[in-house]
This record gives sequence, C-alpha cells and structure tokens, in this order.
Amino acid sequence: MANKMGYLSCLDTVKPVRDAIEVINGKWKLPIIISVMTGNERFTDIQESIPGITPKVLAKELKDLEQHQLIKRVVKDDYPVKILYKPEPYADTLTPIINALKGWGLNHRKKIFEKE
Amino acid sequence: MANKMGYLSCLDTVKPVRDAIEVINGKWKLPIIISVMTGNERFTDIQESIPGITPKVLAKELKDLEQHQLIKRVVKDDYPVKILYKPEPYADTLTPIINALKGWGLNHRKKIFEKE
DNA sequence: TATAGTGCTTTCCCAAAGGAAAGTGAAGTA
DNA sequence: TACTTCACTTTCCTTTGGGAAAGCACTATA
Repeated sequence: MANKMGYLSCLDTVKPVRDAIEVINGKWKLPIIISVMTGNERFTDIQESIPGITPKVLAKELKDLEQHQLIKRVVKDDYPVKILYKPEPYADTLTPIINALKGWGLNHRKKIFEKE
Repeated sequence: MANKMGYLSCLDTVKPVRDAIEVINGKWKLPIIISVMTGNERFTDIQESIPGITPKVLAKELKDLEQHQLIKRVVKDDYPVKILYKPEPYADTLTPIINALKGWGLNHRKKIFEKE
C-alpha cells in the first residue's frame, strides 16, 4: 500500500504553494503591497507609483488586500477627510517572497539580455 | 529635482517582481515545476500529481515552461515512443521562491484555522 | 461662482484563463 | 480484431482580469 499510483506525490509542497498563490495572485497585489510598504499611503500616490494600474483595478485590489488583512484602510478626518492605506504587520511576512521574486526577476532580466 | 512627484518610488522592487510574476503567473506553473522537479516525467503522471488540472491546461503550461527554459520535453524512442518532461537546471533557481511560498502558505493556513 | 483635485465608482468591453467532455492517432495488449 | 493506453487536441462555454473613459460627491482654492 501507500503506492497504488505510479506517480510521485508532491502535494506536501504543491498545496501550501497554491494557498499562497491564491492570496497574492494577479499582476497587481504584490506591487501594491510593495508600494504601501515603501510608505505610499494615499490612493493617488499608490496609483502613480505603479505604472499602468487603473483606479478601478487599484480599488478592487485594495479591498482584496484589506480582506486578507495585509493592509488597512484608515479614514482620517482632519480638515478634509483623508483616506490612508497602511500595511498591517502581517504584510511583513510576505517580505521573503518579495525578496525571492525580486532576486529572481533581476537575475532573469540579466539572463535574457545576455542571450539576445 | 528628482522630486517632482509626491509619491515614493518603489520601481526598484516592483519592476523585477513583475518580471518574475510574468514568468510564473497563473495557478498552475509552479505546481507543474514542483511536480517535474519531484521526479514526475510522464504527462499523465504530472497530471495525476496535481489535483484538478486538465490535460488542456497542462499541455499549454508545459509549452510555456519549455519556452522559458524551465523544463525540457524529451522524446525517447525506445520500444514505444515515450515523451518525458525533465527540469532544466534553470528551474533550480526557482527553489527560493517555491520555498518562500511554501513556508508562507503553511503559516497562512495555520493562521486561518486558528481564527475561525 | 467656477475650477481643480481626491478617492473612488460605474459602465462597457475585450481577451485570457480555465473547466468539462469528447475525440484522435499511434502503438501495445489480449 | 477489439480494446486500452498515452499524449494530447478540439470544442464549447463560463469566469476572471483588466483597460478606457466618464462620472460623482466632496473639499479646497481663486
């Protein structure tokens, strides 16, 4: 028993990786987290710091990230009402992922340029 | 100068992260790489090792991964013709990303279960 | 009062991702 | 000869992601 199938099980790794991918999927979630963690707090600042993102997409992704408790939306009613987006402490746990992707991306770009 | 904008630039990190995301985007690419790196070589073995994947999706993603030089398709004409998928050395460079995602996914699942 | 900026929302639309199910052609097995 | 396996391919359909553009309520400023 334990071997009725002919393939090698890799679920130990595949399952948690898929859990992670589900949270940070799409083109925009990690860039937004990076921007907020860098210190951008205002909607338009975040938007301008990420080339190509539209306000619709940004609004939607900010909501998703709030639900996953990675950022929080703070309404500050000073003179005018200001809305600030801040990273939750939980966002810090993504740092290893971001660094791994950053390192790989830098290296990959180098590799592509060398070849072509 | 160097400060005409009111936002903080985070392109140093955002750009390489996006380069990486472009290569490993979607639900399936990393699971497939994990399966192949685990030692699964045959189409049906890979398919069975990843619950939920359909042959159409697997065929398409395998082609993508081949183009990115992360796996190679080997035609072995022994008695019958066999087709094998093997990891390229370049796939190893994804290990830090996979480990970071795996660790985060495991922790995230624990966090979710604690709460609810 | 008119204009501009902020933080979105709304509408419309398209393309890509992805799932279900069946089919296909070559080869191997009974 | 019939059946099965392997490695896909094909068709069809639904969902999701994402872009363009406009609008809107509110506040500030001239």
